[in-house]
Amino acid sequence: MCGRFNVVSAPLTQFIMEILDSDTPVPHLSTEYNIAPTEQVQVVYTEADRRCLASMRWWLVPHWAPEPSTKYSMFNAKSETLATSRAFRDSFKSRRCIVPVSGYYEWRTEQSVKVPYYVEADADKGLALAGLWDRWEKDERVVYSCTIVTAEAPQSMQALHRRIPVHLNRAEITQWLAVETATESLAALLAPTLRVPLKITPVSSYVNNARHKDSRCVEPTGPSVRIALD
DNA sequence: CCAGACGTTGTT
DNA sequence: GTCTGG
DNA sequence: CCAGACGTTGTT
DNA sequence: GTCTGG
Repeated sequence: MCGRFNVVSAPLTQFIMEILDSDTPVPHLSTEYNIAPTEQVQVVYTEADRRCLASMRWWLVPHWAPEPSTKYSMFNAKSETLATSRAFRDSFKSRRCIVPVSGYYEWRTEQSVKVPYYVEADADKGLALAGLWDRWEKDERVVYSCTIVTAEAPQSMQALHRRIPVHLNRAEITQWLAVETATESLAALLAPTLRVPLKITPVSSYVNNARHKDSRCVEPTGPSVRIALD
């Protein structure tokens, strides 16, 4: 799954520029080493046929929710049920987005101890994670929020975790963000195939505490492993 | 009909 | 055990 | 995702 | 808002 990630300003800003329209102003991004669910995150979405960057709350609040709440686990969305889930299907049809990250963390239980790993792109400045967004409004309050789509891990990543966020390559970003793309044709993007080469590094359990926000979160504790395309 | 859910992962 | 906060 | 709280009354 | 369960 994906419950914690990272934004390192300079390289990620470059990555975001590459996936935004060329005439869109340079976004300002601050470096965040340990972003947790319910925090504000930067999201690329389509508005009036243009790719925009906006700040959204990482925990989807459906437009019909009586109040923003964390009663239900809404920071990830299972790819298998996006089309039928009452909470996600409207967003799946017309409000897909990209959550650009420098890398994300996964925990693996080893001898009953949870060990964090940092996952990043092996040949790029960032990762484009598939997401959904929604807009909630009541009285004077407006909340834009998002969730990250998860899928079964490809064979090459099963050793790390059974489920991972959906990584999109450049062509897939275009498909995912296009409002006119029929959801049926997105099945290939949600399949358990690795289409972005990755580098995985064990890191300090310092990252476990979501209050720890400095670079010690990505301090390696062992050698990296590279994972090639399927 | 009304009331209540609407979600994810992992684990024993 | 389960919910809230980050 | 993980960590940490989970409670009440009255007071400096 | 919309579906499921009773």
